Amino acid sequence: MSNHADAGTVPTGLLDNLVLTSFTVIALLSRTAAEHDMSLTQLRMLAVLRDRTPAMADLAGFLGLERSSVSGLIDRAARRGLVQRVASSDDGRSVQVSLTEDGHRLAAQVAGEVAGLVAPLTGALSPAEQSRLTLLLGKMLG
Amino acid sequence: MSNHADAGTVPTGLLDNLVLTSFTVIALLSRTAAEHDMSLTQLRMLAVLRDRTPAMADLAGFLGLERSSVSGLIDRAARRGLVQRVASSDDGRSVQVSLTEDGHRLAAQVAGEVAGLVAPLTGALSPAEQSRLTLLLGKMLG
DNA sequence: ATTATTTAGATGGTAATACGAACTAAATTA
DNA sequence: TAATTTAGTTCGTATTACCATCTAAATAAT
Repeated sequence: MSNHADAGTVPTGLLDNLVLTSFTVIALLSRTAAEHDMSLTQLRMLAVLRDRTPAMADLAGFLGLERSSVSGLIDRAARRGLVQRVASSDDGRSVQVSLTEDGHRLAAQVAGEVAGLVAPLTGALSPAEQSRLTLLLGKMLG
Repeated sequence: MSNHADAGTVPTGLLDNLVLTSFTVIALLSRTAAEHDMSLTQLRMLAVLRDRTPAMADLAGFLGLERSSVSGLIDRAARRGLVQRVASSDDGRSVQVSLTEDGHRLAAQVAGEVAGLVAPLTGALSPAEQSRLTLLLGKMLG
Protein backbone atom coordinates (compact mmCIF):
# COMPACT_ATOMS: atom_id res chain seq x y z
CA MET A 1 0.00 0.00 0.00
CA SER A 2 1.14 3.55 -0.80
CA ASN A 3 0.81 6.72 1.18
CA HIS A 4 0.51 8.70 -2.03
CA ALA A 5 -2.52 10.64 -3.18
CA ASP A 6 -5.48 8.93 -4.76
CA ALA A 7 -4.26 7.93 -8.23
CA GLY A 8 -7.70 8.74 -9.63
CA THR A 9 -7.46 12.44 -8.84
CA VAL A 10 -5.28 15.38 -9.90
CA PRO A 11 -5.30 18.73 -8.14
CA THR A 12 -6.63 21.28 -10.60
CA GLY A 13 -3.62 23.55 -10.30
CA LEU A 14 -1.26 20.72 -11.10
CA LEU A 15 -3.30 19.58 -14.09
CA ASP A 16 -3.47 23.11 -15.45
CA ASN A 17 0.24 23.70 -15.01
CA LEU A 18 1.14 20.40 -16.62
CA VAL A 19 -1.06 21.10 -19.62
CA LEU A 20 0.14 24.69 -19.94
CA THR A 21 3.77 23.66 -19.67
CA SER A 22 3.25 20.96 -22.25
CA PHE A 23 1.63 23.29 -24.74
CA THR A 24 4.40 25.81 -24.14
CA VAL A 25 7.15 23.27 -24.73
CA ILE A 26 5.43 21.72 -27.74
CA ALA A 27 4.87 25.18 -29.21
CA LEU A 28 8.60 25.83 -28.83
CA LEU A 29 9.41 22.59 -30.59
CA SER A 30 6.90 23.31 -33.35
CA ARG A 31 8.31 26.76 -33.85
CA THR A 32 11.83 25.40 -34.12
CA ALA A 33 10.67 22.77 -36.57
CA ALA A 34 8.79 25.34 -38.64
CA GLU A 35 11.91 27.51 -38.87
CA HIS A 36 13.52 24.62 -40.69
CA ASP A 37 10.43 23.88 -42.80
CA MET A 38 9.66 20.80 -40.80
CA SER A 39 6.65 19.53 -38.92
CA LEU A 40 6.73 18.50 -35.29
CA THR A 41 6.55 14.91 -36.45
CA GLN A 42 9.60 15.35 -38.63
CA LEU A 43 11.45 16.87 -35.71
CA ARG A 44 10.52 13.89 -33.54
CA MET A 45 11.63 11.56 -36.29
CA LEU A 46 14.98 13.31 -36.47
CA ALA A 47 15.37 12.98 -32.71
CA VAL A 48 14.47 9.29 -32.78
CA LEU A 49 16.93 8.59 -35.58
CA ARG A 50 19.81 10.35 -33.83
CA ASP A 51 20.60 7.22 -31.89
CA ARG A 52 18.71 4.49 -33.74
CA THR A 53 18.48 2.90 -37.18
CA PRO A 54 15.07 1.27 -37.00
CA ALA A 55 13.05 -0.56 -39.60
CA MET A 56 9.97 1.26 -40.83
CA ALA A 57 7.59 -0.60 -38.52
CA ASP A 58 9.79 0.11 -35.50
CA LEU A 59 9.96 3.77 -36.39
CA ALA A 60 6.18 3.81 -36.66
CA GLY A 61 6.08 2.33 -33.18
CA PHE A 62 8.40 5.01 -31.78
CA LEU A 63 6.35 7.77 -33.33
CA GLY A 64 2.97 6.25 -32.61
CA LEU A 65 1.98 6.30 -36.28
CA GLU A 66 0.73 3.77 -38.80
CA ARG A 67 3.26 2.26 -41.14
CA SER A 68 1.57 3.92 -44.08
CA SER A 69 2.00 7.34 -42.51
CA VAL A 70 5.69 6.75 -41.96
CA SER A 71 6.23 5.80 -45.59
CA GLY A 72 5.23 9.28 -46.73
CA LEU A 73 7.11 10.92 -43.88
CA ILE A 74 10.34 9.18 -44.84
CA ASP A 75 9.68 9.80 -48.54
CA ARG A 76 9.60 13.53 -47.96
CA ALA A 77 12.57 13.54 -45.59
CA ALA A 78 14.57 11.42 -48.05
CA ARG A 79 13.67 13.79 -50.88
CA ARG A 80 15.25 16.52 -48.76
CA GLY A 81 18.32 14.42 -48.18
CA LEU A 82 17.84 14.11 -44.43
CA VAL A 83 17.34 10.35 -44.20
CA GLN A 84 18.04 7.28 -46.24
CA ARG A 85 16.61 3.81 -46.59
CA VAL A 86 19.18 1.04 -46.51
CA ALA A 87 18.09 -2.44 -47.51
CA SER A 88 18.39 -4.92 -44.70
CA SER A 89 20.98 -7.61 -45.37
CA ASP A 90 19.16 -10.42 -43.61
CA ASP A 91 15.57 -9.61 -44.63
CA GLY A 92 14.81 -8.68 -48.20
CA ARG A 93 11.60 -6.92 -47.29
CA SER A 94 12.97 -4.73 -44.55
CA VAL A 95 14.79 -1.40 -44.68
CA GLN A 96 16.87 0.38 -42.06
CA VAL A 97 16.10 4.07 -41.86
CA SER A 98 19.04 6.26 -40.93
CA LEU A 99 20.04 9.91 -40.90
CA THR A 100 22.32 11.20 -43.61
CA GLU A 101 25.21 13.54 -42.85
CA ASP A 102 22.88 16.45 -43.49
CA GLY A 103 20.27 14.85 -41.27
CA HIS A 104 22.72 14.52 -38.40
CA ARG A 105 23.85 18.09 -38.84
CA LEU A 106 20.29 19.40 -38.84
CA ALA A 107 19.30 17.24 -35.86
CA ALA A 108 22.20 18.61 -33.83
CA GLN A 109 21.42 22.17 -34.81
CA VAL A 110 17.76 21.81 -33.97
CA ALA A 111 18.60 20.25 -30.60
CA GLY A 112 20.74 23.28 -29.81
CA GLU A 113 18.03 25.69 -30.83
CA VAL A 114 15.47 23.91 -28.70
CA ALA A 115 17.78 24.09 -25.70
CA GLY A 116 18.17 27.80 -26.36
CA LEU A 117 14.43 28.33 -26.41
CA VAL A 118 13.74 26.29 -23.28
CA ALA A 119 16.52 28.00 -21.34
CA PRO A 120 14.58 31.22 -20.68
CA LEU A 121 11.83 29.13 -19.09
CA THR A 122 14.03 27.06 -16.84
CA GLY A 123 16.10 30.15 -16.15
CA ALA A 124 13.25 31.38 -13.97
CA LEU A 125 14.25 28.67 -11.50
CA SER A 126 17.30 28.53 -9.30
CA PRO A 127 19.72 25.64 -9.86
CA ALA A 128 18.31 23.91 -6.78
CA GLU A 129 14.79 24.30 -8.11
CA GLN A 130 15.87 23.01 -11.48
CA SER A 131 17.25 19.90 -9.82
CA ARG A 132 14.07 19.37 -7.88
CA LEU A 133 11.96 19.82 -11.00
CA THR A 134 14.10 17.33 -12.89
CA LEU A 135 13.64 14.78 -10.11
CA LEU A 136 9.91 15.33 -9.80
CA LEU A 137 9.33 15.00 -13.54
CA GLY A 138 11.57 11.96 -13.63
CA LYS A 139 9.62 10.34 -10.86
CA MET A 140 6.36 11.10 -12.64
CA LEU A 141 7.62 9.66 -15.92
CA GLY A 142 8.40 6.46 -14.03
CA MET B 1 20.86 40.83 -10.61
CA SER B 2 19.65 37.28 -10.10
CA ASN B 3 21.36 34.38 -8.40
CA HIS B 4 19.65 32.00 -10.80
CA ALA B 5 21.34 29.80 -13.35
CA ASP B 6 22.55 31.14 -16.66
CA ALA B 7 19.36 31.73 -18.64
CA GLY B 8 21.13 30.58 -21.78
CA THR B 9 21.61 27.04 -20.56
CA VAL B 10 19.39 24.10 -19.59
CA PRO B 11 20.70 21.02 -17.82
CA THR B 12 20.25 18.10 -20.21
CA GLY B 13 18.25 16.04 -17.75
CA LEU B 14 15.79 18.84 -17.20
CA LEU B 15 15.39 19.48 -20.92
CA ASP B 16 14.81 15.80 -21.59
CA ASN B 17 12.28 15.46 -18.80
CA LEU B 18 10.40 18.56 -19.86
CA VAL B 19 10.19 17.35 -23.45
CA LEU B 20 9.25 13.82 -22.46
CA THR B 21 6.59 15.05 -20.07
CA SER B 22 5.21 17.37 -22.70
CA PHE B 23 4.96 14.65 -25.32
CA THR B 24 3.34 12.37 -22.76
CA VAL B 25 0.73 14.93 -21.78
CA ILE B 26 0.06 15.99 -25.35
CA ALA B 27 -0.32 12.34 -26.38
CA LEU B 28 -2.89 11.94 -23.62
CA LEU B 29 -4.77 14.97 -24.85
CA SER B 30 -4.60 13.77 -28.45
CA ARG B 31 -5.85 10.35 -27.49
CA THR B 32 -8.76 11.85 -25.60
CA ALA B 33 -9.57 14.09 -28.54
CA ALA B 34 -9.37 11.18 -30.97
CA GLU B 35 -11.79 9.17 -28.87
CA HIS B 36 -14.32 11.88 -29.60
CA ASP B 37 -13.33 12.20 -33.26
CA MET B 38 -11.59 15.46 -32.63
CA SER B 39 -8.15 16.80 -33.30
CA LEU B 40 -5.90 18.27 -30.63
CA THR B 41 -6.66 21.69 -32.07
CA GLN B 42 -10.37 21.13 -31.71
CA LEU B 43 -9.85 20.06 -28.13
CA ARG B 44 -7.86 23.22 -27.46
CA MET B 45 -10.57 25.27 -29.11
CA LEU B 46 -13.19 23.68 -26.87
CA ALA B 47 -11.06 24.48 -23.82
CA VAL B 48 -10.57 28.08 -24.91
CA LEU B 49 -14.28 28.56 -25.53
CA ARG B 50 -15.29 27.18 -22.15
CA ASP B 51 -14.76 30.56 -20.57
CA ARG B 52 -14.61 32.93 -23.50
CA THR B 53 -16.71 34.09 -26.45
CA PRO B 54 -14.06 35.55 -28.71
CA ALA B 55 -14.24 36.96 -32.19
CA MET B 56 -12.61 34.85 -34.87
CA ALA B 57 -9.38 36.83 -34.87
CA ASP B 58 -9.08 36.63 -31.09
CA LEU B 59 -9.65 32.89 -31.21
CA ALA B 60 -6.93 32.62 -33.83
CA GLY B 61 -4.68 34.49 -31.44
CA PHE B 62 -5.44 32.15 -28.57
CA LEU B 63 -4.77 29.11 -30.71
CA GLY B 64 -1.77 30.54 -32.52
CA LEU B 65 -3.38 29.99 -35.92
CA GLU B 66 -4.15 32.14 -38.92
CA ARG B 67 -7.66 33.50 -39.25
CA SER B 68 -8.22 31.43 -42.34
CA SER B 69 -7.37 28.23 -40.48
CA VAL B 70 -9.86 29.07 -37.77
CA SER B 71 -12.63 29.60 -40.30
CA GLY B 72 -12.44 25.96 -41.36
CA LEU B 73 -12.00 24.77 -37.81
CA ILE B 74 -15.16 26.54 -36.69
CA ASP B 75 -16.99 25.44 -39.85
CA ARG B 76 -16.40 21.81 -38.99
CA ALA B 77 -17.17 22.23 -35.30
CA ALA B 78 -20.37 24.12 -36.13
CA ARG B 79 -21.39 21.40 -38.57
CA ARG B 80 -21.14 19.02 -35.61
CA GLY B 81 -23.20 21.31 -33.47
CA LEU B 82 -20.44 22.07 -30.97
CA VAL B 83 -20.07 25.80 -31.58
CA GLN B 84 -22.05 28.63 -33.06
CA ARG B 85 -21.31 31.95 -34.66
CA VAL B 86 -23.33 34.84 -33.29
CA ALA B 87 -23.27 38.12 -35.19
CA SER B 88 -21.79 40.93 -33.15
CA SER B 89 -24.29 43.66 -32.35
CA ASP B 90 -21.87 46.56 -32.54
CA ASP B 91 -19.75 45.45 -35.51
CA GLY B 92 -21.47 44.06 -38.57
CA ARG B 93 -18.35 42.24 -39.73
CA SER B 94 -17.54 40.47 -36.50
CA VAL B 95 -18.90 37.27 -35.02
CA GLN B 96 -18.72 35.92 -31.49
CA VAL B 97 -17.85 32.24 -31.37
CA SER B 98 -19.42 30.32 -28.51
CA LEU B 99 -20.02 26.77 -27.40
CA THR B 100 -23.47 25.28 -27.84
CA GLU B 101 -25.08 23.19 -25.12
CA ASP B 102 -23.59 20.11 -26.73
CA GLY B 103 -20.23 21.83 -26.94
CA HIS B 104 -20.27 22.62 -23.23
CA ARG B 105 -21.28 19.09 -22.39
CA LEU B 106 -18.51 17.62 -24.52
CA ALA B 107 -15.92 20.08 -23.16
CA ALA B 108 -16.79 19.12 -19.60
CA GLN B 109 -16.68 15.43 -20.39
CA VAL B 110 -13.35 15.71 -22.14
CA ALA B 111 -11.90 17.71 -19.25
CA GLY B 112 -12.90 14.93 -16.91
CA GLU B 113 -11.38 12.28 -19.10
CA VAL B 114 -8.13 14.19 -19.35
CA ALA B 115 -7.98 14.49 -15.59
CA GLY B 116 -8.51 10.76 -15.34
CA LEU B 117 -5.66 10.06 -17.73
CA VAL B 118 -3.23 12.44 -16.06
CA ALA B 119 -4.02 11.14 -12.59
CA PRO B 120 -1.94 7.95 -12.93
CA LEU B 121 1.06 10.11 -13.76
CA THR B 122 0.73 12.55 -10.91
CA GLY B 123 -0.27 9.67 -8.64
CA ALA B 124 3.38 8.62 -8.67
CA LEU B 125 4.05 11.67 -6.52
CA SER B 126 3.11 12.25 -2.90
CA PRO B 127 0.77 15.16 -2.15
CA ALA B 128 3.74 17.19 -0.96
CA GLU B 129 5.61 16.48 -4.16
CA GLN B 130 2.56 17.37 -6.20
CA SER B 131 2.42 20.73 -4.45
CA ARG B 132 6.09 21.35 -5.10
CA LEU B 133 5.71 20.41 -8.75
CA THR B 134 2.74 22.72 -9.12
CA LEU B 135 4.74 25.60 -7.66
CA LEU B 136 7.83 24.90 -9.75
CA LEU B 137 5.85 24.71 -12.99
CA GLY B 138 3.93 27.81 -12.03
CA LYS B 139 7.15 29.72 -11.39
CA MET B 140 8.53 28.54 -14.72
CA LEU B 141 5.40 29.61 -16.58
CA GLY B 142 5.92 33.05 -15.13
C1' DA C 1 -20.27 63.93 -47.92
C1' DT C 2 -17.57 61.02 -50.55
C1' DT C 3 -13.69 58.51 -51.43
C1' DA C 4 -9.83 55.77 -49.60
C1' DT C 5 -8.09 52.69 -46.37
C1' DT C 6 -8.20 49.44 -42.90
C1' DT C 7 -10.29 45.56 -40.59
C1' DA C 8 -13.16 41.06 -39.94
C1' DG C 9 -14.06 36.96 -41.96
C1' DA C 10 -14.69 33.82 -45.72
C1' DT C 11 -13.09 31.38 -49.80
C1' DG C 12 -10.00 28.95 -52.97
C1' DG C 13 -5.79 26.66 -53.98
C1' DT C 14 -1.91 24.00 -52.24
C1' DA C 15 0.97 20.89 -49.40
C1' DA C 16 1.58 18.04 -45.48
C1' DT C 17 -0.34 14.82 -42.25
C1' DA C 18 -2.49 10.63 -41.03
C1' DC C 19 -5.65 6.99 -41.58
C1' DG C 20 -7.52 2.53 -43.50
C1' DA C 21 -7.73 -0.75 -47.23
C1' DA C 22 -5.70 -3.03 -50.82
C1' DC C 23 -1.41 -4.46 -52.97
C1' DT C 24 3.54 -6.58 -53.87
C1' DA C 25 7.23 -9.19 -52.56
C1' DA C 26 9.82 -11.74 -49.28
C1' DA C 27 9.89 -14.94 -45.48
C1' DT C 28 7.65 -18.64 -42.65
C1' DT C 29 4.87 -22.26 -41.80
C1' DA C 30 2.14 -26.14 -42.99
C1' DT D 1 5.30 -26.91 -52.66
C1' DA D 2 1.34 -24.35 -51.26
C1' DA D 3 -0.63 -21.32 -47.74
C1' DT D 4 0.09 -17.80 -44.60
C1' DT D 5 2.25 -14.16 -42.37
C1' DT D 6 5.13 -10.08 -42.40
C1' DA D 7 7.44 -5.57 -44.28
C1' DG D 8 6.65 -1.93 -46.68
C1' DT D 9 4.32 0.77 -50.34
C1' DT D 10 0.50 2.74 -52.80
C1' DC D 11 -4.10 4.70 -53.22
C1' DG D 12 -8.08 7.26 -51.85
C1' DT D 13 -9.96 10.27 -48.33
C1' DA D 14 -10.41 13.82 -44.64
C1' DT D 15 -8.27 17.17 -41.82
C1' DT D 16 -5.15 20.70 -40.92
C1' DA D 17 -2.95 24.89 -41.89
C1' DC D 18 -0.93 28.10 -44.82
C1' DC D 19 -1.06 32.12 -48.21
C1' DA D 20 -3.33 35.03 -51.36
C1' DT D 21 -7.39 36.90 -52.67
C1' DC D 22 -12.08 38.49 -52.04
C1' DT D 23 -16.37 40.78 -49.90
C1' DA D 24 -18.48 43.69 -46.80
C1' DA D 25 -18.39 46.71 -42.98
C1' DA D 26 -16.14 50.34 -40.39
C1' DT D 27 -12.91 54.16 -40.04
C1' DA D 28 -10.05 57.83 -41.88
C1' DA D 29 -8.83 61.31 -45.11
C1' DT D 30 -9.98 64.77 -48.27
